[in-house]
Amino acid sequence: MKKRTHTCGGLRGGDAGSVVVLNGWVASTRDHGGVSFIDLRDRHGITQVVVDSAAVPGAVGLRSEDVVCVEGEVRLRPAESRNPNRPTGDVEVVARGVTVLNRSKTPPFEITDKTTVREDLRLEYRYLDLRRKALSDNIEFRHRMCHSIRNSLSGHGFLEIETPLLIKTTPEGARDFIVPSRLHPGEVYALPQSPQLFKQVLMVSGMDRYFQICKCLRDEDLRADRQPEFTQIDLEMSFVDQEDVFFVVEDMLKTLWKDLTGAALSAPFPRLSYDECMRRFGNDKPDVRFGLELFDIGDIAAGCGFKVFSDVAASKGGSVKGICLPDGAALSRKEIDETEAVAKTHGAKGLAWIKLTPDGPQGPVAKFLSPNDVARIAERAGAKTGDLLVFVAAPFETTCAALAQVRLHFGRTRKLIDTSRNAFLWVVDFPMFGWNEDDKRWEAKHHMFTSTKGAMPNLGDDLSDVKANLYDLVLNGNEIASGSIRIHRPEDQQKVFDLVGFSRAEAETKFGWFLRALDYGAPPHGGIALGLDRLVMLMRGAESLRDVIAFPKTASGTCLLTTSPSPADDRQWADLGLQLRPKPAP
RNA sequence: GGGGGCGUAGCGCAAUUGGUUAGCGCACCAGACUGUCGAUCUGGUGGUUGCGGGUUCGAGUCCCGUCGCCCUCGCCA
Repeated sequence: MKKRTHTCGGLRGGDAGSVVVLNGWVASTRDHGGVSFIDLRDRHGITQVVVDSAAVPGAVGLRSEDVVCVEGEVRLRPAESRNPNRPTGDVEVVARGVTVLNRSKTPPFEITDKTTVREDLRLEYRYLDLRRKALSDNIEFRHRMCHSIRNSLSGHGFLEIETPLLIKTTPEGARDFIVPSRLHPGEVYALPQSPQLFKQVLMVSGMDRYFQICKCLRDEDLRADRQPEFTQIDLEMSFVDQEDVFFVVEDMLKTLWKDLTGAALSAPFPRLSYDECMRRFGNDKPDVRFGLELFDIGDIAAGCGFKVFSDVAASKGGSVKGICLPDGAALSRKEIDETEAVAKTHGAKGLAWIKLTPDGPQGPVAKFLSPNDVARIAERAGAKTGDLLVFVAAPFETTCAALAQVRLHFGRTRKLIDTSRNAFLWVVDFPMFGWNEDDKRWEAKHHMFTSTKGAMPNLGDDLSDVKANLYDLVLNGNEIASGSIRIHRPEDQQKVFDLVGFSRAEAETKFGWFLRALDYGAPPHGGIALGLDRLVMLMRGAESLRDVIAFPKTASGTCLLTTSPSPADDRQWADLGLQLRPKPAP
């Protein structure tokens, strides 16, 4: 094999006259009898090779995806046959010799930029799919992101430190992937949901600033934006407060955008409290590239003649909120029904609506409301004639969730979103605790190692107003990072365990090793983790995580390339001291 | 665990109310052609309609079950 002197994307007009060697895959052939053309492809591009069929017999019978070596002279193409759609379109390589390095079977699908092939087939033949430029460009982009991130964090004094994959299983949070131990039958390792405790221990070790681009694994159901194994940019810093973490992340992202897109991000990013997010947008990861903010009409609803509103307004925890869609009175009944379906999917029993027409308010709800109530609602909504008002009356969380989705639905379908913007937003002052209705107890909303703002509450207190030093970074309505300032004093950590009903005995069994570390001079510390896959997806405008991961899993957690998971054989079970339970009878 | 969508040739799709031998484009095979670049032209091969069962004189089409893929709710500290 002659080694390549250039890639298939590298030759330009200035190379005319030089003799080169190219190695690559046959993308296509066009045989004209006496002369034929070969498009030779590698990751870098496509270069046209011209073959005089009589003089260069090696090129006869080449088929798509054959791997070949071409030696020849670079020549400027005749002016009328240049291809302006390709960077290499001004030149061609006149073949002197063509060697087949390896033949290819006819591939199950064509390797083209615009693919319409079923995704499961592409996943089964992922190595062929990855030859497509759209996909290989994503993978290259991801590499350059990691490079930029490493440079940036290294410049801020961070050390990249690996943490173990086989770790101790942790209670709460996502379901752990479990790895049975052969040397200790009946005992298991867990795969990390994140390196959380290890990075905190690294702070106790005095490592000062740690980061890692690491795999995290969670045994939960998948989505287009959720894989069972995913990658985080994980970092932790000592002797810092929230602002120090924000500064590092903002600077890292500014560098990232500059390196990869050339765009200048403006920082610091805006900050919004969790409470304000919920009030104005209905969720804690708002897309702030458009308006349509929620308004509250609980007071008006309480005294109105519409029982659905007044009953909810009078109930404990009930909330009546609305959104005003400018010029929405023109919406068809079908469009409104589709909007209601969105609200129902997210828990609302229905979607009340009023069209403000020149002939007065219209809609099934309008007749239950007095003209005065409608006027007060319209004023609060900032609505004018021609607008559409929609309302949800439900428990606060449901109202927020449903209207947040309705807002997004309107944003997308009415094309209200300025997609040229990068709307970063820090969401701060999250609640520390949430009430778990199933288990009838308080639990940590993020994790139990997050510090609270102000003094620790006492056992038996209402914990719903306790705020945490907990923050998320949101980009265009997507949560891309989450972190906190941690607890560093063992007595505070014990207090949190007590508050969430985590017994001393259990705390000792599960976290004793970590609590002991806090006993030996743990510095104040905090950190954050960014979802790398989601960040790549957003920066590339990809629709699925699968388009930015080389070897992704399907929605049911399988790998179609390798056909995993697959049954373990008897010997493997025996080594582990395990046996399968019989399937329960149907 | 729930809801929705899809599954027909290697790939992408079509097939009227349940009715003739399941078609079309690309790919593939053979041939022609010295300037193509989604080459073109001529001819050709290729089907367990995901799988199993049922209804029917007759099923790609209707019914039941099952498998796979995609989206989604729950879930994901």
